[in-house]
Amino acid sequence: MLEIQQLRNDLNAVTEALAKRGYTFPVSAFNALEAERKTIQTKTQDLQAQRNAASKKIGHAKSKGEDVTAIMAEVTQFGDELKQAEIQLEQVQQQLQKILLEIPNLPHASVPQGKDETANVQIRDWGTPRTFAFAIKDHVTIGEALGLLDFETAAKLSGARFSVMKGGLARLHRALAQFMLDTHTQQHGYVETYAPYLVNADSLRGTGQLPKFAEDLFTVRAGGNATNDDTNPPFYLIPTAEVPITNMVRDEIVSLQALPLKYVAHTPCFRSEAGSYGRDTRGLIRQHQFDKVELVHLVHPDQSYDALEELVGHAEKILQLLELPYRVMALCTGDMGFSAAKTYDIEVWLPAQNTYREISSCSNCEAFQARRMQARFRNENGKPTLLHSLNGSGLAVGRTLVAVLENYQNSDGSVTIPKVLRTYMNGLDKIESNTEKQNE
RNA sequence: GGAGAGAUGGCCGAGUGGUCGAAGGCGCUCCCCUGCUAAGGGAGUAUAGGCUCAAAAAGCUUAUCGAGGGUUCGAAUCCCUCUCUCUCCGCCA
Repeated sequence: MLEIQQLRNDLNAVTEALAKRGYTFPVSAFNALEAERKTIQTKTQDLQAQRNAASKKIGHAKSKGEDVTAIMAEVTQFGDELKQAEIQLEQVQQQLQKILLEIPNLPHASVPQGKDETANVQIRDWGTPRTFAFAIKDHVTIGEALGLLDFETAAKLSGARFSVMKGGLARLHRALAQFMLDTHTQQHGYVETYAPYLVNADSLRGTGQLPKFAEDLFTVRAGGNATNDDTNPPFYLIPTAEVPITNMVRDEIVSLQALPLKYVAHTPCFRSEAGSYGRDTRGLIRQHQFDKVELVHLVHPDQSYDALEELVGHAEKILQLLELPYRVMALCTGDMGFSAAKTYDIEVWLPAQNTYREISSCSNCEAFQARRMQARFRNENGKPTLLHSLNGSGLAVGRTLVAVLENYQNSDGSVTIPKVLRTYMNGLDKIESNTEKQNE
């Protein structure tokens, strides 16, 4: 959410900045509402002041035992007018709030301008894609040939975009998450966190998924049977751990000494993937349910851009330790997410697709989420001040598994286990088709 | 699931219809005293808005005592709904 002051004082600059990311700000609707708000609010507060003064007089008079019928009559006169004004003000402010909640964040000055992902800018790359002396397979073929990856069973259980993993592959998946958590907690100073997978609507409003992106989410209701009344509001399955973790500071004022707060959490993520029908339908790349290790920073505003670089570095470190080639892209204005002021994507090399694919997205949201959440800290002068929030994948576990399978595949159909993961795999150095039995 | 108790400022805690944005204490800030420290004395100490103003300063003003609704000229206080916390019983991983 943007600051309404900024919209009042400098609407042109805001409109221009939003246009860069392809968002058309409803200028005339906003101006009309603002004018209306000003008139009604002044009137309302005026009447409230009158009422308060009169009520106070009544109190005084009564305590002295004087007659109060005259003053009472006076107040009663404009009582209706006040009630009307209050209702009207409430409506106008709700409409303004609705507009505010749907405006995306302003891009930082350093963000490259562009319409879509073709305008993203490569910042650096790391590692050299391996050359294969045999015909390579994609992760689906590899996993199915090993007998450890099964989409048909998953479809029976749930439907499209789910998966079943078994044996060494399931274990490798777990090993990746463990390895990521251990690296971030032991080497990068994060606090490991376990948080709810079901959250309320306030949390999703806080991080920006609601009200605009409800169709991307799954909802859950107690009792199994869907009812739509307000007395039984739904839970939402988290689309990312960013939601519960960032919202831990919602409506809080943290001390200056506590900053920066750095949290890491390994959670499943649930996304409806509405609007991506037909895209990435094969394999583990785009699932309704996937695991992710998420990094969240809550920092002093002066430090948020340093924190962003640090955060990207932490995610990159995982790929370096796994020896997977990647590149870092600065997203352009048109490709950034709703809440982000600046975003780096990390893309990992997938040989079967002969391209780099997103495996992490690291964003500085500045005060955008904090303003929605009223997440603050006490600054150097003791004043409550909005935090800056950042989040990034460190990394998406399913996609990392895909990258390992494809980059570490062997001509005989086996997959070598990256060195750093072997302690998590009971010393195993290779996954083969009979691994399942060996492991049981 | 059943029975009961509760939610007030950074924290503790008083307040059951009127000058209450809220006593008192703790903490914190500033000042005085003291050779230093301890002790003592004094003052201050919520948040978010609106209006006036070019802006700052300042002034005026509104809202907020878990959330929402209601009664009333007036609600922290009375009524209703909800949320959360705690205690006991039952059940459960």
